[in-house]
Amino acid sequence: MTAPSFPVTEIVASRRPHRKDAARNYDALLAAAREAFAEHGAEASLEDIARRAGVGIGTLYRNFPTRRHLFESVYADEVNTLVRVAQELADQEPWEALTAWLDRFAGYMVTKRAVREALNDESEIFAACRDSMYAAGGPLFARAQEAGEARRDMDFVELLRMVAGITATAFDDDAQRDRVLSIALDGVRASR
Amino acid sequence: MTAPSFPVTEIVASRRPHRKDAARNYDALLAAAREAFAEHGAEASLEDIARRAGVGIGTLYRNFPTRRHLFESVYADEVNTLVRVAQELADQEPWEALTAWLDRFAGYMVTKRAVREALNDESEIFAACRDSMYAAGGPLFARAQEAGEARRDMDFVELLRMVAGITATAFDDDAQRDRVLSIALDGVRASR
DNA sequence: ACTCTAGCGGAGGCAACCCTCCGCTTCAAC
DNA sequence: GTTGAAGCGGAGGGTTGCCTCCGCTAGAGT
Repeated sequence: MTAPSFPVTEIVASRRPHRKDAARNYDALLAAAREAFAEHGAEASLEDIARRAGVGIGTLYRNFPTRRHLFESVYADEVNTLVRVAQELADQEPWEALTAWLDRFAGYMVTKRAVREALNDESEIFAACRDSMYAAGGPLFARAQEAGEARRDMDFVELLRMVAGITATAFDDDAQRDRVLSIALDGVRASR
Repeated sequence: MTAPSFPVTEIVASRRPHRKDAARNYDALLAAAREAFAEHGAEASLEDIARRAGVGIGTLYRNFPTRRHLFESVYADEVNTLVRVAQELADQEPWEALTAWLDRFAGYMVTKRAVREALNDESEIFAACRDSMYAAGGPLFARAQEAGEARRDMDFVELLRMVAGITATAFDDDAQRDRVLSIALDGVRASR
């Protein structure tokens, strides 16, 4: 397997400040935001996020001038991780690599509830994230298709939307969610 | 008592008033609410709903004392329709009947975005709706399983959640949504 | 240690929404 | 037609969230 070392272009939606206390606050805000977005979707209250992070509302606005900036930062973080994971999976078997990546996609996208909207959003950062994600996962899917493992009458965008939709749904537990996801993925396998 | 028609127990979440003007307002509110819930999810603004219906906010509250009453009424309406549809499909082929019903489920549930939560809600009306829906669609699924068309290692609740999840996602158009849905349903087919 | 500036918190003005309450309107029964 | 009650609309008080602004704090460079 040729390990394709194409450059990892990190997407950055806002700059982490230099000063120590400021950097700490920045991180706390991102973590709090991730949590809040996961819980309440993209409409989560900004004041609540500041409260969770233990900082004033002013600090939130200084780091992230708009709700969109904040959300994009959380989202970009997760996309960057997924890009990295895709590279690590490059030497696995085609179908296993694809499902493993989709699993990470499903599990890591903490902003679940909001991702569905983000997948269709038109802003610059979101577009960059989308491209980045397609560039990362798309080849895994193409490889599975070429190996005759995945059906050809489906494109990668559709696959991601399918997984995102199922993942965003409430299940009794993770095991149930995984079972349903794997059933749906059975439909993605090429029929021989 | 002639055999064929078993009783359709209609679920009623709130009473339609007798007076003519009042009944008109009631209907307008339900229609506006269906629209607003479809657009903004279960958190849609009640004042906006009253505005859309062209009635005062007071009228909304008189008919539906709480947000939940209103949402339940819209939801119950749709469930009742799905129950009726299931009965009409009773004489189709097993797999076709099942997919046709799921299609209606996917398409008719205008409250899409909110259904996922409703499927897990514990309130009395929601529980009744859930039971009603399982009673309607469950047999279709069981029949498909017995005919060897649907896999047996899945239950009806999981199937509904899968469909609801995919349906709630944003797609480019209905055709794309249907394609993805049918791919996922391929995974539900029994492997021979 | 000193300074000076980046960074901080939160008060406060504004808007949206929730829900109640009550004086006015309109239906329908007689 | 009359009339009583059911129904109506929306003002208004409370709450929550958005975002700005500014006097204070504390880190970083010297």
